[in-house]
Amino acid sequence: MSEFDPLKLENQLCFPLYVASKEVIRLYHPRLAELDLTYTQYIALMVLWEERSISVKALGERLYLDTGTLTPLLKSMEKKGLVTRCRSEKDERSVTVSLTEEGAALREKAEELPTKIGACIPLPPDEAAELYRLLNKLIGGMK
Amino acid sequence: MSEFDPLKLENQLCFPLYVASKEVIRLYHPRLAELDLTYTQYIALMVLWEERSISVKALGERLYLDTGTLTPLLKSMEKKGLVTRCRSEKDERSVTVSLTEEGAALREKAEELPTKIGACIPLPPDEAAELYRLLNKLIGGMK
DNA sequence: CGCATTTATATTGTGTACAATGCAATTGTA
DNA sequence: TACAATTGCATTGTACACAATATAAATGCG
Repeated sequence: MSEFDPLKLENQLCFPLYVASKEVIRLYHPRLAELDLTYTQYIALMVLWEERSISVKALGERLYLDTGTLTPLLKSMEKKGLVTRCRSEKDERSVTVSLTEEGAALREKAEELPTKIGACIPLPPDEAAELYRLLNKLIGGMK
Repeated sequence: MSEFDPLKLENQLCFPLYVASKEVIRLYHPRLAELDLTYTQYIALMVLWEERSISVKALGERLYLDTGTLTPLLKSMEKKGLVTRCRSEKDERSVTVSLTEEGAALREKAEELPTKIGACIPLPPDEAAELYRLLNKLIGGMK
């Protein structure tokens, strides 16, 4: 009776991936809004909190985003005083993005965020870890 | 030495979810372009291939998309001749989206797509199934 | 050195995404 | 039946996301 139909929404991996990603990001939205941040700005800041300073190219590789997304994003973050952008002296083609005091200070306010989000994720630690492992295997293998 | 830092990109579930979703959708892109479809149009069509006809509201619930996304999407699909949109007679507020002949015919061309994409997913069937299960548990539990 | 190629970023155009708002149709209720 | 509240869709505004293209700087090579 019920033959497997690969064209059903429910039978494709892409759709739950797409929905889960959007829904989890939606969880972040209200809390990030309190910090006047968007999700994309938040993940860019996470890299900068680690690196302090990074080229646009390296940031794009880290975040899987291209310059069409990053350039306006970083300009708006610069306007808010979170980062500075300046041409590298060594290579004039390259732009280095650096964290400002204000951008660095935001880290403390964001500190509690992962815990609060984690509490909304309806998966026990072992399943969350397994999900994490599978996603990274997926990402790593597609390149 | 290496204390667990919840604010590292690598330590948050949201990021691999976000990346995996985008990367998998990127796989679809060239093949969907051959059919003159975007990814969002494709998932809308998948619902319509099943239902033939559905209200905007129900479609939005099925796809986790709101009217701000669906209205322009459906209008452009209407312009391409894939669907029709008309006010319900029972409830004038409601708009019913229906598949045209042309929209229905596209199904055959899309038939091979899931298989081709599946071949690019670097997960064995059991792990893909487990990923699928975890994603749906995540989605179902967040509501 | 001279110049084709590559590299890093910026710009433009198209297509989502969704919050907020508006509005007309419908429903619930006194 | 009035009429307040709700519902379903459309519109507006903001922010991605990325392909395609442009441009200037750097590199490689005969």
